[in-house]
Amino acid sequence: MLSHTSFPNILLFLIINLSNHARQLTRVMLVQVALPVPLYRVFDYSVSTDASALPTPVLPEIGSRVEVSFGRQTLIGIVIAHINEADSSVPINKLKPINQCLDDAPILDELMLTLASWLARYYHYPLGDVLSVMLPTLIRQGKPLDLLITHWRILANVNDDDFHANANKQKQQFNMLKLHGKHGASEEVLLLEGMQRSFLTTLEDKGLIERYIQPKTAPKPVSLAKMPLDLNNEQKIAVDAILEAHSAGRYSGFLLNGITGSGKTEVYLQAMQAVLEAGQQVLILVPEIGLTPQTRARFASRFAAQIVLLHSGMSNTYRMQGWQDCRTGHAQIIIGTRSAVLYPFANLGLIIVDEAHDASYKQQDTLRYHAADVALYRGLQYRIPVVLGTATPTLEHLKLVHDGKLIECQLRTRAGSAKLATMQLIDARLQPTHQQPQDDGARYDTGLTDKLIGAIRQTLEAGDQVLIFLNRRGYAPVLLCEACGWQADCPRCDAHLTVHYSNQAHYHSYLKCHHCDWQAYIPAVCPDCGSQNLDAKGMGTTRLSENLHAIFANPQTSKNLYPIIQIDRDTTRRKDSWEKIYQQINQGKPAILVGTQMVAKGHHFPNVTLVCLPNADRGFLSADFRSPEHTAQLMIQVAGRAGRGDKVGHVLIQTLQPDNPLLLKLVKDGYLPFAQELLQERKMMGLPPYSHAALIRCEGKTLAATTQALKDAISLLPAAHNLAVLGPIDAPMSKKNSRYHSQLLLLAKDRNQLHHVLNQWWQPVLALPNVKYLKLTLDIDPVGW
DNA sequence: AGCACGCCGACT
DNA sequence: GTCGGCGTGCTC
Repeated sequence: MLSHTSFPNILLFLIINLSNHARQLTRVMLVQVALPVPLYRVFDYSVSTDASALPTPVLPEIGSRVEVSFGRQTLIGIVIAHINEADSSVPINKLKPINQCLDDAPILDELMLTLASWLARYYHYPLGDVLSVMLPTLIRQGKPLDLLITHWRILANVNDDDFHANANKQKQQFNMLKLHGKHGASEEVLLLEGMQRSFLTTLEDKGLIERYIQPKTAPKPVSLAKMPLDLNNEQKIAVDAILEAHSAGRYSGFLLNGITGSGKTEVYLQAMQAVLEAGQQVLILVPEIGLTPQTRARFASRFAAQIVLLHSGMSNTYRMQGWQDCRTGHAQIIIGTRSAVLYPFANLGLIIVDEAHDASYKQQDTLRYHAADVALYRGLQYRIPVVLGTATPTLEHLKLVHDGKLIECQLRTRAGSAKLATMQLIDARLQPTHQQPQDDGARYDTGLTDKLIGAIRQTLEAGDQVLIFLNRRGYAPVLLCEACGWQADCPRCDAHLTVHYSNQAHYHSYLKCHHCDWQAYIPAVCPDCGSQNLDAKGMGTTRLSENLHAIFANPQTSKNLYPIIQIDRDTTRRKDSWEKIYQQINQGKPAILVGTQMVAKGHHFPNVTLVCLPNADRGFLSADFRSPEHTAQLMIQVAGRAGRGDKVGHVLIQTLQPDNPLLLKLVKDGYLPFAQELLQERKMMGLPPYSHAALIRCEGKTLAATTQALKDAISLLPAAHNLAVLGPIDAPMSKKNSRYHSQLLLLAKDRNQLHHVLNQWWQPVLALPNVKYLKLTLDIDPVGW
């Protein structure tokens, strides 16, 4: 490569002009454009030869945006190739000229275009649609790249006297800005600090502050804000391995398998440090759980660096800004959810996928990519290390370790003095579940064995907190008529309505479908037989919380001895409610936390020493062969909440199947041996990851139509396809929102063979006559079916 | 996916 | 006589 230093400017100028000249001589005046339409093809356009339109027709660069007329509409597409007239499948007189070129330099480099075409091929998705998914909305809409960033600063001669005596909020906001000195700060930074846009404009109107535009300057080299911690031996091995690959400029995939609290973050931080010091960017992927601000704080306290956050719920402008910052290299640390793996990077040096087992890394609606898989692909592209960190690796990732495609680094010891939590089963068949007397003398089942209640009481009395994990929100999952067996079902889905019911306020009671937004009043009598004997069956978090209130109330005053804190989507929906709950928990006073899977992910509860799973083992019974894996991951993640710091944690699993060999394996030997056993099972059955899956889903107005369409699809399969074809079968919960779903699973021993079949089969399937009344989707490497 | 064209039913 | 239903066909 030519460098600017080794050539005088005039020579460089000549070289550039010569190459432009050469391009014109070769008469490459056609461009191939990918357009945002669901068509598996690209379209050729000519570049305007109308000399009056422009001084010289400029050929849009590969990777830049062009506006073209397409049919009767005007679209923005990406130039993916320059071609000769002879290479076009369309006669020259049928070609339209491009309307205009929107960029004078590529917005996507060669690696990004390669990524796009790999995604299109691997996930069998139209290239134009892939590019749409990859680009932020504003870029897709053709907005210019050099977006102006608003900065705010105080005006020089303003002081506190300029405010009304009671304009406290204005004064406070003004002082926040004042802290940034005479250059102020960007609006982005100010809003993050809690500044409100309305106050900025108010203060501007009053002539107290002003906005201005500051061109972005190259970021300063990253420096340490805090000293690194000492690493233990296992951590050191991991960091060294990652950095060895990094300094060799080599791709390497790592599975960083560390139990909760084993110091994965410190491994990330120290690997990052070397990469950042080498002037490269680090991408950190996190699950979609609203934890990005906490994650940011963790990295910001270690590094003085430009950190960019990318998550859902950011405005289009922020998103575009972040995209640009990644592309230009202005961003040094990028923390983002799934879609961040599709961003362009100027100088990427390391990718970290935190909680790599998390299902939110798989996109479910459009282009169904898996962010961890894409991360590995990009690592290969950029020749950089990729670290998948988790306490509960997926079977897919363990298989990659077996095959030598991922390097496993284990962290077996908890940092500091912390001990690993103990796990114990409670046989709910022998232990009578606790009967709570009611006002009328009847007794009802609390869903908790006396043994479990005893352990909870003991923990609370020792001054610690208890976490009870119950993966069902609401009061009860079913409303049943004891007389005739009628159950309250959703009219739109194959699902029971959940009872939402409150002892405190009966008028808040209602039935609700958790799969669509259907709601109904609780009937006074059974709609089938008229019986008044309607009963809520089963246990949801609300009911369990109420039961706990009753169990742990002071018998004299019937007041609560301990706060019982319910943590689920219903109680944390409002904007700051989770923040408030979290603060209450962090006061550290004895309390019982009742939570759904929300509590399994990321949050730290340092004072919890007992974790109870009253019926988390149901997943081991499920028909879905992936259920044990997911259930175990969830159980281990929840268990990881117990006993941080210097307190020993206990995990009690209440089960009706204490002899279940898988459950026993998990409890006795831990997650990894359990997972190895599952892996053996999969191997014997020829199921993923020992085969490669494609799932075809069909959605329509009737099951007959969706099933028939899949049968038609099967008949189109090439003769010697050599795949295992499972189905068509009714999808789990085949009726959802009044739409019916069938599915077909294709399994191949060999990945290439699967793609080979799909390449010739999928497009004819989409062209089947009945398919236009249906929605067909193809999911490569599906999860959760 | 859009967005046309196109050919049949209920309205001023 | 037209307005408008959505079937079907194409987009460089």
